[in-house]
Amino acid sequence: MPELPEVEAVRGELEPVMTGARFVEVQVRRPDLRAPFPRDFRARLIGQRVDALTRRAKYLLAALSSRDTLVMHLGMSGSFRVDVSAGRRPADDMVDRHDHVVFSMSSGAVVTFNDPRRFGIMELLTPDQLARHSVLSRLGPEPLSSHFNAAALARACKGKKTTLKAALLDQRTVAGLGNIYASEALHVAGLSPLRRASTIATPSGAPREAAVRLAAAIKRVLTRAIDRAAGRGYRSSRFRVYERAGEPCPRPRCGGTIRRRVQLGRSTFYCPVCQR
DNA sequence: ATTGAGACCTGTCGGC
DNA sequence: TGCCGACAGGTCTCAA
Repeated sequence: MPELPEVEAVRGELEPVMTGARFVEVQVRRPDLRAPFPRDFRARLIGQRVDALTRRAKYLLAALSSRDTLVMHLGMSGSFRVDVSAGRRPADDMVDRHDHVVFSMSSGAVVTFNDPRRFGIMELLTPDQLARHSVLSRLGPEPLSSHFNAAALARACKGKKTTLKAALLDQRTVAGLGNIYASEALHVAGLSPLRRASTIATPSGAPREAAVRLAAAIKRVLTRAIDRAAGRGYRSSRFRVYERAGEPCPRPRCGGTIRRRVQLGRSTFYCPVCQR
């Protein structure tokens, strides 16, 4: 389910019931998500207040009054459910077999993490662990921040022998793009996903025109997706090229046909006519 | 250091 | 109906 826009929508739903509230009860129903839970997970959460709920790339970060940070990732199939009138404990018939973690907050809300494939992650980090985190500390810029622009993108792609698609999926290049929005952004920018990443930069790492277009396309695609994801369900809207193999290219007067091919074991959708 | 392949796990969908 | 393979919005590890 979740790339940056969807994770941002989840943040928006959790924020009002979690920020300022304390963990009253924490139930770990299955401790074997992608990374094992720390032994003292429950003890370190109960009684703590959530000072802020933020997002970094596809991670949700709950800053706690203890100075620890609760890090949450939805993986491929993770989601949160918020029950405001559920009382202290959810009724048995409200529990799904993939409900792995249940937070009862002092706001009265019960927040349940559900994840069929269990690719999701929950970890509790000290300030030191957070600062040195092998993934979090190496993430690229937030695509919608001023730190991300054509210059930053070109610098990150300089010398890269991989394809543009692979470079965009690499969270060190830019943080938060996934398989759908990488394809979408490349189509908006008119750039082939098969093109060498290094070709959008000069040898010294300065942005070429393609980098300018790609950076702008990424911002545009994500901004629009956030606006839509905030409203209704994630999958409600369809996309320009994603899952549209065989359909005509949506670019006016292009006339191409959208193609699907596999890169890095994942589907890429693109128009071979207007994406060069 | 970079890169691609395979692994992780469960569910769904289409074809036979 | 049942079985089987392909595929799914993400990382992580490993070997070249």
